[in-house]
Amino acid sequence: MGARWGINRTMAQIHALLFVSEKPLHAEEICEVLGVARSNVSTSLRELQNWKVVKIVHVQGDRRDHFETLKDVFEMFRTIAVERKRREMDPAIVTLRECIEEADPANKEEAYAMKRLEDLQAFFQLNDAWFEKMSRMPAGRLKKAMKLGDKVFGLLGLGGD
Amino acid sequence: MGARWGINRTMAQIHALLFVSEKPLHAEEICEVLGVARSNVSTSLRELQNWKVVKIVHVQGDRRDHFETLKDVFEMFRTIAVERKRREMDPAIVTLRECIEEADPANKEEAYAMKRLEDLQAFFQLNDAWFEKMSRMPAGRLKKAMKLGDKVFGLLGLGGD
DNA sequence: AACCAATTTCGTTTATGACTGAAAATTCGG
DNA sequence: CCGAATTTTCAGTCATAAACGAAATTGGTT
Repeated sequence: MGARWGINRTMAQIHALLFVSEKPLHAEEICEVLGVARSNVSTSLRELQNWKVVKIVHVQGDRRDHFETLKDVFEMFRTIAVERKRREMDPAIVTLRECIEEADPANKEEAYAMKRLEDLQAFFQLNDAWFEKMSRMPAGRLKKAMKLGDKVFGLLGLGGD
Repeated sequence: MGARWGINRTMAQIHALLFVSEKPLHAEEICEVLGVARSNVSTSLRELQNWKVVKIVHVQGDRRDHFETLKDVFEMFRTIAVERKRREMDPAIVTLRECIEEADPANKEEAYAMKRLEDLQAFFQLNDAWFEKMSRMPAGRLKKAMKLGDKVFGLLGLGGD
């Protein structure tokens, strides 16, 4: 799955390995298991730490850094979602605003394009608000809300179409 | 933004161009505006049609195919979400099931890994159910629900954490 | 301070996938 | 059924990003 997203193979493999591993692993172990270069592991681990899904752990009586992932699936996806939003949505929103500001409303074609971009912007802003609330919700509550699925939809359905 | 996702530059450019264009365009026009090869435009247009975000339109007295996008932003994102789920999530779910079936519960390490995979599977299934409901909801109602944002969250918040 | 294990950096190689342009196929008017 | 216009296919080229491995760096130990 990782490969389909912006994430490269090694990163995805390391993340998966740590996810299913009971104890934290050090870089050398990861190399052996996955058969990739030591340096590649090093780079990927750092990147996974930037994504905040991998943490360093120190093991008593071992100088080497050991690594582990978030084990809670909800937390994991939430973390990834927050990070993706920050990297992908936020810059897009800025660019979108710039485009709208640049457009000349006197020019007929541009006026139309501007309208489309404003629609897009409105959608993004709505989403932004939702996302903000969702990501602040404690994982436990979110989990419950999802499990209640049908009831929530019942409520949402009330307003007619 | 497109580039960050699994979508290549040309496809993203064409889609964006059609999105801000008031009238449907034919392939030749797209070539000129974007400065890419005719064949590239052809391929990308077909791919966009596979994604169901671009449609062929016939213009009176012109043999050439003309193209336009979904103009409603909600519909557009919904369509993309459905398609992404089909291409990315569904196969992942199948693979996940296979992995779980293959695991040997007698082996201690594998038993642990299996537990992690089952967690993941449970999460996917929950998501699946939500997504199913969300994507069936008419766009108008979805839009309203999103605009009601705070009230919906009020309701969701009731259950304690 | 000098050594050694562990880690990171960086220039190069390799792999992947986007893009091109010529040739083939299709479509439709006459 | 021919021929012009249009679209698609495909083999080759090019661009980008991943992966490697040697060399440099770091950090802790004696």
